[in-house]
Amino acid sequence: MDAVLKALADESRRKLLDQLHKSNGQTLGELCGHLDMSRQAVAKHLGLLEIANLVVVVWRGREKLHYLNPVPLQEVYERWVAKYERHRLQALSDLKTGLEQDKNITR
Amino acid sequence: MDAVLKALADESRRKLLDQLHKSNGQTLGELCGHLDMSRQAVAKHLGLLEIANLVVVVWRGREKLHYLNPVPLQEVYERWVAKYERHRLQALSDLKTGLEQDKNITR
DNA sequence: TTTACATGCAACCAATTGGTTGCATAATAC
DNA sequence: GTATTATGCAACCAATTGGTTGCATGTAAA
Repeated sequence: MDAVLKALADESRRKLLDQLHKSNGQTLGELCGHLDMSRQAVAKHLGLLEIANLVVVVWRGREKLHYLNPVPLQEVYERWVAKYERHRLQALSDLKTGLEQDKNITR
Repeated sequence: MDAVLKALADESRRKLLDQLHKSNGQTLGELCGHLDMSRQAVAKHLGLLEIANLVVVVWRGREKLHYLNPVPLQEVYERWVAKYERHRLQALSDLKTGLEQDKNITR
């Protein structure tokens, strides 16, 4: 989970995910074409995405094909969106109460 | 969006969010109690959460109350989960096809 | 009206991160 | 078989990050 959120924290890695979203199964070379940095830099980013299990690779001869794996995103959703969404209205209510208390005191 | 994902990338900041989820509207001093670091370090983390708009603050006298704002999480969901979820089965299918192609070639 | 409390600001430091370059290896094309 | 292509590995570097400490400021309590 930590690896997934850290992987998503970088703009270049998010671009790579979007690139694979547009066209799944691209090689390292193809993915390099979309980013303005060296092949090795792109490979490092892809390495982090692999560690986070957001990207799965398949070797075809000397080519490394990269595929999206959206499952970890689903886990992020459950842990960091759904859980908080359930209490969404409550949170806004808490804030409102806080504001009102503030008003009473500073009056 | 970038600020939100970067804010979520750090374990300490995620702990702070969970802490506020348990008990909304805590002061800086209270939040410090849960993390093993200096008050200033916690304040910095909260500053990033504020910039990401995940936390909203209300001043009550000399105390700074911190409230959760789950809205940015919802935006993360729409941009980075729902969008990918829609093509989830397709992505798995792409991967399977890739594996089969690989098999045919290496055979 | 002192004293204590809650917080902010800023300088500094070590570790991590995002990038580079150079060289090595394995698969395909000629 | 030789050249070319696709990738990996490792050392290195600058910028960012996560943390510290010291001091300043404003609010509340004695």
